[in-house]
Amino acid sequence: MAVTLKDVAQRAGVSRSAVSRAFTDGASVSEKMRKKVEKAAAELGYSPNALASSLTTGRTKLIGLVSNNFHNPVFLEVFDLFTRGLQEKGLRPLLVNLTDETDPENSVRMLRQYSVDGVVVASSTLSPGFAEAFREAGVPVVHSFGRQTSTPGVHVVGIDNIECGRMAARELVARGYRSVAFLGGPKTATSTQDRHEGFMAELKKHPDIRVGQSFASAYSFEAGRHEMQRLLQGELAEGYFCGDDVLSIGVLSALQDAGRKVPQDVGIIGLNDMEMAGWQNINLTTIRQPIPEIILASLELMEAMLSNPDRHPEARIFPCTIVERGTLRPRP
Amino acid sequence: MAVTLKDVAQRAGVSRSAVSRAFTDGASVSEKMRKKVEKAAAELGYSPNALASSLTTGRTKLIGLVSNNFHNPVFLEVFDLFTRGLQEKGLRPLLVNLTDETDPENSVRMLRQYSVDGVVVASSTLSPGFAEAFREAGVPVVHSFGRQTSTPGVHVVGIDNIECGRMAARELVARGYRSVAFLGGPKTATSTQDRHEGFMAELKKHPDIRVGQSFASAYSFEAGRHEMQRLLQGELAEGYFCGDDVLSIGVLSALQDAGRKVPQDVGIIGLNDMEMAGWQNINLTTIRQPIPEIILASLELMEAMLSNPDRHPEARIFPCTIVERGTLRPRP
DNA sequence: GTGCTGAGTGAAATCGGTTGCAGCGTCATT
DNA sequence: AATGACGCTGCAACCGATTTCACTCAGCAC
Repeated sequence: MAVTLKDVAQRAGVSRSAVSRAFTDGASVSEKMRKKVEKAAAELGYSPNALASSLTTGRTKLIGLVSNNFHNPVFLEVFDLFTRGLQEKGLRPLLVNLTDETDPENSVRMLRQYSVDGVVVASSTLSPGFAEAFREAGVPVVHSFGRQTSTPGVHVVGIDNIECGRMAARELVARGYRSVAFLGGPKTATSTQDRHEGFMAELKKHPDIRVGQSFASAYSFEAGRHEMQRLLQGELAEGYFCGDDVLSIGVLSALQDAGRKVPQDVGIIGLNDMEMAGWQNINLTTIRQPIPEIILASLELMEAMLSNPDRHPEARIFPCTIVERGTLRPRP
Repeated sequence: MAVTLKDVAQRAGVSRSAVSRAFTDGASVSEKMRKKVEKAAAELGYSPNALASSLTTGRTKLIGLVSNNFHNPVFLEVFDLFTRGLQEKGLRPLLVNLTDETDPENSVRMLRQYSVDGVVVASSTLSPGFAEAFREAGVPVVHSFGRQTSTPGVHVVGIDNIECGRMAARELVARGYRSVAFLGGPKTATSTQDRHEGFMAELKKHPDIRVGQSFASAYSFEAGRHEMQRLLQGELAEGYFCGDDVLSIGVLSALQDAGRKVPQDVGIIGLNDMEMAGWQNINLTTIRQPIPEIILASLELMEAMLSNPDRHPEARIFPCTIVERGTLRPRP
């Protein structure tokens, strides 16, 4: 069915090696030969089998793109940027949707079976151990949106979540909120843990301010909405730092339903600055996570590892900034 | 580096064929042999190279997942369902992000180079010709969210967009709107064309009702918002059927900014019923497109084609229903 | 004319598997 | 005891490419 190297060689009346060389640039072929081969190939509609060649070259140009965030709209932006970036570099994303049911072990094995050249783990909720499993399996890996450590086992690109927690706390304090709370994502997520830690640490400096905490079950609209509905049964804080933007939007929705005015009755600050945060009917004040930069850096590191797999792991941490919109009251 | 069939064979003291057979079920191997091989394999940490085996078997279990909708949040749901569904069937999604710059020809060739077993085209904005290019290349293909035709060249799964247009028109009329308009997505999208056609056809029955039309540049928040801002400079219709939900949300945002009340001043009905449409701060009345069913059917057809590539192409069209929320005034 | 260089080519081995075929031992049947 | 059937195994060819190596042949210097 499919036309192969051999067919082209026969048609052109040359050896198979010649055809192979004509299709790999940098190979030693005369211009005449190349033309001849290209002609035959065009006539037959030949294009080389990437998988067969990967057998000998050891490269597939396949990159595993692993994530478990298929309910947070910000990840559509993430996937868009990753896939486009990979494609531009001639790499192909093999997408893995890591659900609660799927065994992480399994996906490691699966991706090895397909001999991916590398793996990008795009998630702020996975344990560092997951990404490291790939490294142990000898697969270059970059953990995007991962937790920074001073001695990373794998490449990590992301933000300083602890500092973001502090930042949110400082902002709430500066705006005169006297009782504040952290409304985080799932407790198991490293991003939640770190944001929480930073938030609390900063507020230690202000013993006069009341501080609360609670956690939603996921980084999702529903989880945020549900958690705020629960909180509404008791006494609310004046200002909330929410785990991320989509959580914030869920929270806003619950507040709106309950007739609470934002920012008059309750202040909200999110994190991410996803596209939707700027939509005028949401208009969320938030901490901007520089997603395009993070992804660019991740791809850069990935490419670097492909040429030098023994590269020493590093952490690239990007600064975040506050984007002021309409869900926090103005500074006094 | 990697441990191969040969290594396992040596370690177990058997032939390479024996090892291969031990790993393919249905093969003729004794229980004793299988145990022996499995033991050796476990000791060495062997797992078979899927790509090498694909060379002889002709199957890669790779499925191209092609889309150009990376700015419409509903597609995160779509990707989630597709990837999970494929994974459950033991298939791997090779994701292709079709941007304006990428040459469609190119992605066809690329996916052939990786010998994908099949391709799912998930888009309502691509021309039918695109999906057909795969069929011509001998690759099983399903076009999800594609245009239905009575004699489809490829499998198509989706909705009857013409009927949806009629449905929206009927609904607006029934609610007493006297001047209505279609605010579509990009004109080049078949879904836009069909929804437009149905909408107009139905309104032909009501010559007393004023009807307008305009088109946004994309199915995205910004495009919807921008188009409504433009319309706001003239006289608005009373009721709009918007190309899809995300467009509707952009429209709502522009209306809100302009101080127009929905549904009092202007009525909006969308299409899709994406998760966000139900968020309380959006609360969009819309036509529900049964996305999970469409994806399930797409996967089912794909699987069917894998076992029988010559299967006659069919169109599976699902009915849509109106989901009433808060952006249309009540029936009189 | 000889020797050397270097570019271009093809034969053959190789990558990691699968599979048709032949050979083997075992067992039941006659 | 001979026969046949059957289950299991290994050999070797093959899938579609790449790459090493040896070889040829110009071109050039001497």
